[in-house]
Amino acid sequence: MPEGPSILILKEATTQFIGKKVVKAVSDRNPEVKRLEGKKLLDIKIYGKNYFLCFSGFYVRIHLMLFGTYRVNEHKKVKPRLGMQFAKGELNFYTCVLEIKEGHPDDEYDYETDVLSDQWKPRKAEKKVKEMEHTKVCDALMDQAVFTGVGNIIKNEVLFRIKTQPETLTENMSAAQIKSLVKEARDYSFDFYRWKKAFQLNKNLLIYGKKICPRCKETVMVKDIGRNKRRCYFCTNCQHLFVKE
DNA sequence: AGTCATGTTGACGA
DNA sequence: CTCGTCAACATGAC
Repeated sequence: MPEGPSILILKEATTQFIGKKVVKAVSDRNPEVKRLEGKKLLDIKIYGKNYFLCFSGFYVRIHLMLFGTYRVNEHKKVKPRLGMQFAKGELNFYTCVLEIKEGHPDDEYDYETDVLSDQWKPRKAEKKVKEMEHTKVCDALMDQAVFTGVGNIIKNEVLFRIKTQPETLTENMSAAQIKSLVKEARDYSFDFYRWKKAFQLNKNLLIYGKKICPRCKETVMVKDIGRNKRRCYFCTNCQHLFVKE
């Protein structure tokens, strides 16, 4: 379900509940959600793949991880991780990380690292990438402290767009290459968002999950690479492996 | 039916 | 103590 753009879509689907009072709250696991009952939902914020329900003095952090799902104004048969009833409508989250924290997300999260935020600071990301040592570019892109919201699909597509192989070390990339890496991380995330919203993401994928390179028709390389051994799809013909000479 | 996947954390051992 | 590795979580598409 979730890379940053999918969470933005989730946010848009749920802003209808902002300003509404939670009439009833249930959880299959965390009885603390009772605290929401009778409280007004003040705001909804997102940070990368994190989704926040803001109340007075505290907030709920939801992370869908790999298998998380949600339903707006409908529900599944199973008890939700967080289910909220409003006077009109309901909002349910399943198999997600649920955390209730004191304060406000703005005090804890720096939106300047969120590739989809209007506070995104590309210079900051460039600087962080340049400071990395012994880091493959595939790991750099997945670093949530640098490219908050980027996930495995975006990673693969961005690397295809900038014609760079995932195992390229960031220290072997020029300033111009790092600049385009940062630019595409954001630009592609917005493309992802538009396509996903129009249910056209799959047909717009160029390299992720592909067997043949759409550009040169060579066989796509599939390899589990990097610190987290995440799947990389790339074309050794169209994407360059930058190495120190 | 079995495999795999858009993700992250924490335990464990070297 | 730090680093790297791996299990754990848990659902649905193919």
